[in-house]
Amino acid sequence: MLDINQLRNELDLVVERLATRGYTFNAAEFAALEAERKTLQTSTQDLQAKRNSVSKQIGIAKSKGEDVAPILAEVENLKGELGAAETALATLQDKLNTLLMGAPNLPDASVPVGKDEAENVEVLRWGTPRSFDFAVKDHVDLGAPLGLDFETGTKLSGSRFSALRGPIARLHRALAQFMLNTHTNEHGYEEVYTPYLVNAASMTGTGQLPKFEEDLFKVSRPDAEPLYLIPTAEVPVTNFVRDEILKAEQLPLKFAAHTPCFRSEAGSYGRDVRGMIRQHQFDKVEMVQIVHPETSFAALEELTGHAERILQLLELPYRKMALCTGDMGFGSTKTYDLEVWLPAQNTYREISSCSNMGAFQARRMQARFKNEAGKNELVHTLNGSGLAVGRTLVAVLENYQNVDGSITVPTVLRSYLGGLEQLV
RNA sequence: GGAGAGGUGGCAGAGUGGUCGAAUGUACCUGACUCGAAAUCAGGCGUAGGUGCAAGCCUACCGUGGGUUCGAAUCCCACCCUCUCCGCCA
Repeated sequence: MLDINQLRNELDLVVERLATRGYTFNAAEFAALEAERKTLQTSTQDLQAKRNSVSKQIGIAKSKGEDVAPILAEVENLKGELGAAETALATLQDKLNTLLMGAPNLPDASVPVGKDEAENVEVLRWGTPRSFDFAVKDHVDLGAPLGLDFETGTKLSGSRFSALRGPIARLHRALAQFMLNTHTNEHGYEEVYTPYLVNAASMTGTGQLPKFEEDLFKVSRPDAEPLYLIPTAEVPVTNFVRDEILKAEQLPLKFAAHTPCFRSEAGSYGRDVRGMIRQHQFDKVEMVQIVHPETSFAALEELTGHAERILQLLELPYRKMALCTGDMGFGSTKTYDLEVWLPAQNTYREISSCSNMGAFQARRMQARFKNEAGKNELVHTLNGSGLAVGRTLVAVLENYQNVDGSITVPTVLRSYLGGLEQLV
């Protein structure tokens, strides 16, 4: 959520910067609602003050045994008038809130301006794509004999689901464990385990609701509020600090979690239909940082580096992209995507996305800390994949394939697989 | 699934229709006393919003949302959550 004070004071600037993301903020509506709010709020509060003082008088009069009928007659109209004012004000504030909740975050000044992914800026390339002296297979063909089973996934659940068996299942588990171990042992993250179903308040806190409900799997319950399957561990982990006031010395908080992620993929019909690039369910190791506002951009560099480290240790070639204003996610001030080399697609594909959300989520969540002046101040939140496990599995299969269809196990994973050097 | 209890300030805990934004204790901050500390004493100490140059004034907030009333922490309804006992269960 944007800072309403900034909207009041620097409306033109906000509008201009949101426009670089391709978002048209309805400034005229906002200004009109704000003006109306001001007068309506003042008049409502005047009426409330009047009611309070008259009611107080009635109480005093009654306690003295005086007749209160004249005073009651005096306030006869007040009740209806006040009720109408309060209703009107609530309606107005709902509208303002809707406007605010629907607006994306302001991009940082360092973010390249552009309208879509074509204008993202490559920051660096790491590693050299291997040259093959045989015809490369894609992960679907490579995985099939090793236990990558789309037919069963489809039978059990439908399209965009897969089942893993034997060596592939084991490699998948090894990848997740390797990532989580690296972040907790070497990068200073606290391992967390979280619910995979969360309430609407949590989804609203991180920004999935109210605007992106169609992207989520919703679980309705007859006698309780609905729950939502998490689309990323960012949701439960970031919400750890919802409605909390942290001590300054607790910051930064660094959490890492391995969870499944569930996405409806509404609107992506026909995209990546083959293979496990785009699934309704996939595993991901996620990093989340809760930091002091002054350090959030440094933290973004650090966190992105942690994700890069996984790719480097796995010796997978990748490139780092600075997303342009038009391609960034809803709540982000700045995002780096890491794209891994996929030989079969002869291209780089997203495997991690690392974002500094600034105060955007913290404001929705009311996640604060006591600052140096003793004031409650919003924290900044960051998150990044470190990494998407399913896509890493794809990358390992394709990059480490041999002419006979076997897969060489990356060195760092061997200890997780009982020393195994090849998947056959 | 059945039965019951309960959600009040950082924490504990009073308050069951009227000068209650809320007693009291505790924690915390400031000052006094002290060589210093402890103890003691005095004062301060919630959040959000409106308005004002400012001092200040005003409004809202006692789990959440509705309702009754001139007036609600207090009464009514719904929901959320926590705890206890029984049953079932990985």
